[in-house]
Amino acid sequence: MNADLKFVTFKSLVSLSIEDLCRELLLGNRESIKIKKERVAVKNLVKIFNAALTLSNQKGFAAMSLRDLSAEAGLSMGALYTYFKSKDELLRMIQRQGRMVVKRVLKGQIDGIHDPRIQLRKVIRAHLYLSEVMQPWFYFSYMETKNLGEKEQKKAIEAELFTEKILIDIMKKGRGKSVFRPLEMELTGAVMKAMLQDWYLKRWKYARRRISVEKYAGFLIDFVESYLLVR
Amino acid sequence: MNADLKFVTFKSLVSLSIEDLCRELLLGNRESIKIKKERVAVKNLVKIFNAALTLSNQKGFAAMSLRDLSAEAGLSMGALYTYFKSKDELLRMIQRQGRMVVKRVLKGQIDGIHDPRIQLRKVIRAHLYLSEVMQPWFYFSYMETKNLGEKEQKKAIEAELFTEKILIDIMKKGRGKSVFRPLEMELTGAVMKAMLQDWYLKRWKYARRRISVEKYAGFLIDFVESYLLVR
DNA sequence: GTCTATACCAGGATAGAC
DNA sequence: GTCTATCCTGGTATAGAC
Repeated sequence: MNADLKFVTFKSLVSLSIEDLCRELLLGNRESIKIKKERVAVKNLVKIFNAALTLSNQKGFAAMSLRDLSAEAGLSMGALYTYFKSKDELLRMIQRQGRMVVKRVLKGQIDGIHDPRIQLRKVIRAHLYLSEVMQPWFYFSYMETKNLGEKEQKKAIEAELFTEKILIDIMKKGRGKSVFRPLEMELTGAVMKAMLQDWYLKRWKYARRRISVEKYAGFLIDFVESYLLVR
Repeated sequence: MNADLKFVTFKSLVSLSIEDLCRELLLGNRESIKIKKERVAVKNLVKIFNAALTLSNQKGFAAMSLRDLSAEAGLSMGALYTYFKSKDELLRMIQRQGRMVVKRVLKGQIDGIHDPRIQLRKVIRAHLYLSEVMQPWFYFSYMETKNLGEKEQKKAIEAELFTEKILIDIMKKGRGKSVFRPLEMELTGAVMKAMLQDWYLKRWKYARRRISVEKYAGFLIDFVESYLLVR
């Protein structure tokens, strides 16, 4: 069996600098972003993105004024409005872009693996490592879902269920091969998701206790395997 | 061993109607609430309380205007301000009052029980049932913590750690009696808390899947015991 | 105790100069 | 492309009539 994937390895493999992310965002929103030069646009989008996540995660998106944002990002109010046409649109942009990346990375991690036990471990590690790299986005996404419109809220719910479905499919396969015990797959998937989310929702707690992602990942795998595996 | 505590039984035992809760709140805030007649005050506090939780849980406390609140509660703006002296104070009142109730009930549930395995089951059930009865408050409390001032935020964190401490103490005792395996108690406490919280944070999910509190409680107990118990 | 009317300001959004 | 100046809505909060 392979050695466990290290966090640093994962990080270098997926290469999702916030700059890449913003370039992608720019290409996907060419209509609503008025800036022509890619270099300029990406540079400022990075600033806006980071500032928005920082401020929102401190006091909530609704409580963040665009004047705050303009100060934190180092751009004038006027400049901000060349990158999005309303505060709500900014929210949607951030949410959408992140969801795409997450979906892509998670899928990529389990493709081509067939042993359900290894798959499960891979997914847990991938989810945790990814949420470590993109912690501000994950936290933001979780907390600000209810500020989205109805349509976008549905997308967010789908994204949550998508991760759960990956977990459940693995369990089904493992059940078929008799690697896993007969079990409540829906409930198991749900609580696994909850524990994965806790990593980015309660950062203060794990930081205070000096628990690393790798440690948490190892623990979580033990924890769920002690329930899942045939004894 | 006793039969498992039923949700309806729990509900009738703890008797925490929203009215009781508001009366308690009134007595604890006699300075800032200007209304003299208890009956009137309690009646209106209930309306304000419910309206605030409903609206906040839909779109966030910051996004809820006091005009919205006044409409939903059926009181004028002026009337509202006889019950609290700023929007922030309303937030603090709601948070504080709930925390007191939660602490009291959880403590009451494990007093006088000595078998750690039974204690653990009791606490899990009590936490889930309590968060079922007071779901709007629990959700609100979780989501709006970051809108509190520094001092109140600390209190909220203490409250989270208080629940965890109960869990960890039970594990320690169980470890001493060799009922439980040697294990990572801090991490185990943390993820148990996460799974307990998921019940009120993802209500839509469990409602959609028609999973009752009792079912969830039973599952959770199995799940954690399969990790904790000596085989 | 409760309401209406109003003060006052902060917020989102834009026009037009540079 | 970016900034400053400004518009105007809608927010919190209160004064004073009933």
